Amino acid sequence: MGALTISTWNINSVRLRAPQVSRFLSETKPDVLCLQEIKCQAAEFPERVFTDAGYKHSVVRGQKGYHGVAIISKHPIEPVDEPGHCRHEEARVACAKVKGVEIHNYYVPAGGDEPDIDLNPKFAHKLDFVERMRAQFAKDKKRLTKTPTVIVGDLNIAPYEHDVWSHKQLLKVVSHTPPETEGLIGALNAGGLTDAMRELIPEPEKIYTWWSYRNRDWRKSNRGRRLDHVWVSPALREGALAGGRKALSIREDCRDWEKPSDHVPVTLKMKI
DNA sequence: ATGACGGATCTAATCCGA
Repeated sequence: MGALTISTWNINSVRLRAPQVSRFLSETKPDVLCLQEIKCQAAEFPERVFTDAGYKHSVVRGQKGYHGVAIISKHPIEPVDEPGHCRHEEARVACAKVKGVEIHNYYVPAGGDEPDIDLNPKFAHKLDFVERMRAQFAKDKKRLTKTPTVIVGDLNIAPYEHDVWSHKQLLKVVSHTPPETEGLIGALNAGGLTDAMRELIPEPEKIYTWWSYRNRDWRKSNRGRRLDHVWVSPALREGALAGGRKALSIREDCRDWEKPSDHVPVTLKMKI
């Protein structure tokens, strides 16, 4: 019986925050780190930062300026037969297989300001993306049941009441509107997946992974949202929950580091 | 919803985040 520790972090520019990533890796030592918003092309990805830290394997899906995801691993990455959705939008999904576990790293579109598909094409794109996730998970359900799979990343939706600082005040705010939250839960259920963070920390306890830069004192105002997720397939459920709550870490302290990302890293140690 | 930040890019002013 082995273990796999996986971290997910929206880093908001991997080049700018290389020192923070190095510090996190040396402190937490996950087997795998999934990054979102690397904000660079694959050719500009700071590979040395990771190889120097002992992470010699990577999958990078980048583009110029914004978005972009990467998977960094201590252990060799086996090729994955990527689900169709992974090929759909290059800088939003990266897939890898490490120690027999499939890892799908997502960066779901933010969706703009206005939660109206007729007025805001970004919101329409977001809902469409989530619907494609649902269709893909439904199609892959058998495979997800057999193959240990973890789906992580910045899903840019806080699905449950206690995933936001004020359910009532955020119902019309992009990230917590009913079409988004219902769509995301629909995708989770379509694959028979488990929301590991919520399983380990049930409602009504608040969970946040993101705090806006716009609040002068993020900790004092504490207007957070849970936008970052760790989902596991049926084949991995038992192992993902085996360590209990202490196997899950949400590093709020990283929000106070110098030049912080607005998201904090989430780490889960799983039995495999 | 509030408050008015922060990163990248055609290094200025605009797009993007959410």
